[in-house]
Amino acid sequence: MVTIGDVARAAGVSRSTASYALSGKRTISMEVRERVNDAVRELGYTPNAGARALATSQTMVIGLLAQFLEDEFAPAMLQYMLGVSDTARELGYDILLVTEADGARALRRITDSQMVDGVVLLNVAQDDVRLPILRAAPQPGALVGLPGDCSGLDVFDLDFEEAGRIMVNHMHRLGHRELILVSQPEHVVERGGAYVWRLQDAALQQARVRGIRLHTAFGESRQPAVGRTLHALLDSHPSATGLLLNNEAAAAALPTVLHERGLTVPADLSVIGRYSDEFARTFSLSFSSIESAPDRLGRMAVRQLVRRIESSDTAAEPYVVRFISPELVDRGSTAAPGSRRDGSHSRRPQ
Amino acid sequence: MVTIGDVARAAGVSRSTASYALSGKRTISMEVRERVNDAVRELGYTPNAGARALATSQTMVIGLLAQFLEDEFAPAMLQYMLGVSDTARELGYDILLVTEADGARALRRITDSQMVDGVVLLNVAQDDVRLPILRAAPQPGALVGLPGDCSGLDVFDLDFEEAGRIMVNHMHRLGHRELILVSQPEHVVERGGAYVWRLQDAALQQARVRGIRLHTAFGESRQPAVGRTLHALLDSHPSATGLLLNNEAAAAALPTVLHERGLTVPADLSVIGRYSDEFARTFSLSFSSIESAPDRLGRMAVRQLVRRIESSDTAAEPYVVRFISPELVDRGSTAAPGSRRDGSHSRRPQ
DNA sequence: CTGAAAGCGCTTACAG
DNA sequence: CTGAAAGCGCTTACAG
Repeated sequence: MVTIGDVARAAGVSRSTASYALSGKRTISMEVRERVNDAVRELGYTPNAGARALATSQTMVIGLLAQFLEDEFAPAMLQYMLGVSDTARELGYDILLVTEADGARALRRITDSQMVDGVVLLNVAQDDVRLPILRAAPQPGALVGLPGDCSGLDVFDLDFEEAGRIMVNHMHRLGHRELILVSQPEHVVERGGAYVWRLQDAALQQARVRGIRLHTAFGESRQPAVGRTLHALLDSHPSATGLLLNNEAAAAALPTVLHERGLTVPADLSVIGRYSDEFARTFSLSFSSIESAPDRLGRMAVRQLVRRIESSDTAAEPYVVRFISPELVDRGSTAAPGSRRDGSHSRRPQ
Repeated sequence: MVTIGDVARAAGVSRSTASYALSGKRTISMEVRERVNDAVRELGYTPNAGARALATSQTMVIGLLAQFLEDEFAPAMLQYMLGVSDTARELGYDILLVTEADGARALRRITDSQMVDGVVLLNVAQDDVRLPILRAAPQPGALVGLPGDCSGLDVFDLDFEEAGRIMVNHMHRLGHRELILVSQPEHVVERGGAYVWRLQDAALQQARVRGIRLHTAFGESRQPAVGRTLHALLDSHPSATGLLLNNEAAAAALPTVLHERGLTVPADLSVIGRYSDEFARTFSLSFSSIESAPDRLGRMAVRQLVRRIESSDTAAEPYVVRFISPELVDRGSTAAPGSRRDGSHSRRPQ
């Protein structure tokens, strides 16, 4: 491999001059700079990342901790990852992707060994075991997802409470008075997925305010289980006229369930989901939904992280907790409650 | 940060002895080893990755080049990524994730700067611009996807030709004589997505052998376009009794299309897709499919890559091109052609 | 405006 | 069985 020594020799200057010519950190005569640049081009020189990291204590790499848990919907995670990855690259950073099941151990490994200048944590739980490790690390961290304790960290999340209220209000405005909310699997709640209860609690509260009956349930993350749950819920609450989904797998399974029951949206049932537009297009979901804006969240997290990495007086700036305001994307899946939920169209096998 | 010098001082030995005690690369007295290990534990020592990389010329990092192109189905990529990531970690490697649009430039950057010990390329095209760069790089590379020229690289892919034959043969055995094959968008072909024509050509060939009429078409990668294409194809070929899908987006869109047409699978139409079981469960697809085995392919690529990274005489072992034999996962979506394709069930809105 | 030298934190021949 | 020293390829005060 060609080193900066080779470049210096070819340009007839010292290694320090070659280095300065490339970094621009001190004034270099035009002529020398030209010679150095020529040498770089001819020899095909690229600085060795390890050596540079050792000398500067900067790796220009950001750690991305993603978790792919059995009971969550993997593709939703991808959107956040791409938001983080693309933004990092724009800002000059590469991404070290960590998908280990034991996120705490992995986090310790990459921070202790100084492989990264900072870390983005996805899918943060209420009482996330990775947080104490992140706080103790010398590198800054940014979270996507709201934990119970935000101290010492920058946090970004969708305003799930507002999302719950918007769902209920929208349905109320159309005249619905009985709704079903399908959340993520109960395991997600047990693991501390705060966004589940943040949306649900706010929706229940708002339903009370509006005088709406709101039935809540946890849905599975896979077929055929989640499909059966949807059937059971529709069976149990025949007078419900609207369905709210805070569960991507349920949204993906719903078209088939509707088909099996012979139901049409929104004539027979109004539906609002909570997922990204990208997700809707990819999975052919034509339900209106609260935009979860994973790309924006990933982008915001990286921007703030890089700001903190590059700010001289670390931890001088106050930490931020920032919520994205949810927006309802109308895909025409809601309407005034119809009169067609009489079961006559039902073609569900036994 | 605590360095090996701190450990050595605490243990009362030289830095080299501390290093050897940790690496086990020469015999160390029990007593000294104990003292060193105690010091490591007390001080919380972890080697600095950059320094180690500089000294050993090994980063213990593998580059993963994924492409998320507008006209391809992003979630399918995720499965390959996880197969690669999990296997790499098992073998002691971390993953540098590269998602840049300009894959060639990115590849050059991470190999030239020696950020990685080797590279896995996903979504390899017939005449992939990244390959010349990879061949010129000092690090070895493994491909998932078959290019036109495999020289100097280890290549892994599904046997798409056999997949095409299996689809046709399976339908033929059930009595089908007219089929439709929906491939990826034409853009994918133009970009050199060889798997598209490998499957299609083999299917056409086999259809000829079996005396089957096979209509082929390219499908879009998004709704609502791909749904419209499916409708149009079913309209144009009313006597076709089976549908073959080499297009994940089409598979995801099909349940809604079937619903709109009032068709039941397999009574009205037999369907075989080509995607992973993981994909089927995640997206609630109950069509039989050729397992695309992304996790296995990712795993094989990393295993071979690591073998090559760690083999002393690089390029001494011959390069391999290995195909996974496709297997049909029966989810009950095929049957003998029925008599219900008479249009009487059609409920498609004009 | 430029050069010689020290140092980042490791590993590993070279000596003993 | 252990230590002193060189070296990996950079960057950056320190001198001039």
